[in-house]
Amino acid sequence: MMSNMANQLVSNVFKALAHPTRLKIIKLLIVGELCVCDILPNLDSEQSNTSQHLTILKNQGIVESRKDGAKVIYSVKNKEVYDMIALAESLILKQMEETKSQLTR
Amino acid sequence: MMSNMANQLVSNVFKALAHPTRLKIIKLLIVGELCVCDILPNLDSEQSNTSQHLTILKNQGIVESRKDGAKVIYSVKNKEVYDMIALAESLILKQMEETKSQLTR
DNA sequence: TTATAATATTAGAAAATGCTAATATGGTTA
DNA sequence: TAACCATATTAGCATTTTCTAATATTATAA
Repeated sequence: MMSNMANQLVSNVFKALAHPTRLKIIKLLIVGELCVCDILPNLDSEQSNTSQHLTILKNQGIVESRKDGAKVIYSVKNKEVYDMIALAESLILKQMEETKSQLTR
Repeated sequence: MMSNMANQLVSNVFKALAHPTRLKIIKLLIVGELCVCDILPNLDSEQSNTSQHLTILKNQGIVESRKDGAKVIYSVKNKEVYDMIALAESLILKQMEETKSQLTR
């Protein structure tokens, strides 16, 4: 069985995914690579705040970046995150179905 | 594409999973049902704190509970969480492999 | 070189989360 | 009923996270 320290690591990954803005960034990156300048206009976050969110995602190995002149280009490093998000969404859908059927009963 | 409000819901699910104690609880529940009295001795959390963690998991539809006399029996409601955790663990393993190969280079 | 563009970093305030200790509730047993 | 289990709830403090505003850094263009 995985140790306590492993649970700490796993919880850090979930923590990185546990923010609407960071989820939005990940979803934007489904197209492939994007520079920060292309991510920014799609969010309602300050530039500095967005940069902080990108750092958090990068620290958890969810995204990676490379430089292209003055620009920095981000991409999703571990595609598993999309599966994780899909599972979370399906879990939510299930709950909604359940709530719905309780309402109409 | 999923809306902003959906990202809020998804982030709530990730937030519920983003705690070592809650992950441990979920892993204990892999055997099926457990009463709080059987969960407690496996954690190093206060009773009241454990109860709070269980409430958080329940609010996100991750676990459910039923009463059996004075006892309350919890179980994992949505098995998807185990897949989510497995994905997170595999993501961490990948990173460790990568770090390792960088060290030995 | 100076100005400008793109991004990152920092400090500190505000908000959210987590924990403990005390108390409440609900069911059981003597 | 009274005492006792098992669990939940509450209040308040401690810690962590988030955000903003200001500043720093680095690369390019004028």
